[in-house]
Amino acid sequence: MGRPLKFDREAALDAAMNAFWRNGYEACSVKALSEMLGITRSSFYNAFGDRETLFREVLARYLEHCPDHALMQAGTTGGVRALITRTLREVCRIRAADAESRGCLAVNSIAELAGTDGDLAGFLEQALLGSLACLEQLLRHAQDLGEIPASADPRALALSLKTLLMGLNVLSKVVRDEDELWLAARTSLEGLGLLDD
Amino acid sequence: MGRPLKFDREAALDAAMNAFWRNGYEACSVKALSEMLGITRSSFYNAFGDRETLFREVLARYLEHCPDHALMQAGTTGGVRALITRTLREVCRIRAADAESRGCLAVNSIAELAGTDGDLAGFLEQALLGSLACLEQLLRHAQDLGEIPASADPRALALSLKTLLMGLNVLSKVVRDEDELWLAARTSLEGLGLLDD
DNA sequence: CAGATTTTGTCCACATATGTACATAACAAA
DNA sequence: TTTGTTATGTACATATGTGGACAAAATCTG
Repeated sequence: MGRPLKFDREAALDAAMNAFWRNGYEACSVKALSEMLGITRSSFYNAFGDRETLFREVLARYLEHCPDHALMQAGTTGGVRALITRTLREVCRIRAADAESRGCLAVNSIAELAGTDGDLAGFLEQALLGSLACLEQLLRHAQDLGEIPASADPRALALSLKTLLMGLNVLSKVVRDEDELWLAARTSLEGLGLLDD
Repeated sequence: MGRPLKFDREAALDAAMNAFWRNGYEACSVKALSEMLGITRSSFYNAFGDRETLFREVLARYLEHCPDHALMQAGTTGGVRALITRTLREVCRIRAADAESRGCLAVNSIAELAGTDGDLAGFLEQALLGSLACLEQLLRHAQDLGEIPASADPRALALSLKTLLMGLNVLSKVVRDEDELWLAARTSLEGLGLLDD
């Protein structure tokens, strides 16, 4: 009940996501976002609370569609190394295919905001630590399956893999060739014993 | 000749560097920087041209003191792998010791600005590509010295090492423990065959 | 001291930015 | 149609932000 929204909320979230992704969090003012969405600031505050709340919603949305999201899900059909290899391959493909060189919204946001005193900083940091724990769990599972040696350190591998993922996403903003991105990823994965060839 | 500057230009550059480092480029307005430096905007424009010009100056200054700067210099005493290992070790130490979790100014700036249409984007991208070429050269040198196998691909290793460095700098904004950072770095380096133990 | 040079402070004009207040508009249900 | 509910547009108050204009101040040189 009540007066219906004049605009499509889902489409607005996507538009806001693209804006944050392209320009970063601080560079997107409420005024700019509102104009981009074709609504007044009044409607913006009404619909989304404030900029930070919107950003959290947008980020949660992004993480669902992020290419490395597959690594964070519990169920794994097929081997873990195959999953990792496939996912990294996909990251390279998607980042190189992005004509706007936006990289990864989550990584960009951490680089921009982590270490700040705002609330968003803690939120982003927790997200990273969470994904790190997921990776460690995944690698422990791979160890149980005998895919990686029992002597390996899952924590060390998780840290290395996360570092690789983040580095690759930053690199992709400048190195625009998919083959070169994959060369970086493949070489690193192989060194870690996580490549499935 | 002419009226002398009221403030210490070197100290001002350092202060500006810290501001950009902590808060990012866009978050530092000329007004904020001027107040931080204790001068009027008028003096700011007079002394530094504009914000972008100042930032370039600050970035050049930063790159000189950056922990991984050692990898970009031509002359190498001792082995290349030893240099790489020592440098990465130092990156972990310095990033963990930074109470403000600022990470690396150059990496932060690339994450924030690369892909943008501004002039700074191209500047930062060229800096990254330049350091990539330096690394490739260094690794080629290591190959000549027989430190790494002749079968290795210097380009692939350079891409991987740069990815590692950037990923590590991002990671360090959230993972604050030096031992964990080094665990990530050491594991990756070892996999690449670049660790000197 | 007079003239040249450079910095500095102040003022202006205008745009952006945030968040709130409130009347009005649009819809659903009784 | 009346009532309840939510969205919208306008206005307000206040702060921040950019960049230029210009006179006054501080120094060096002749």
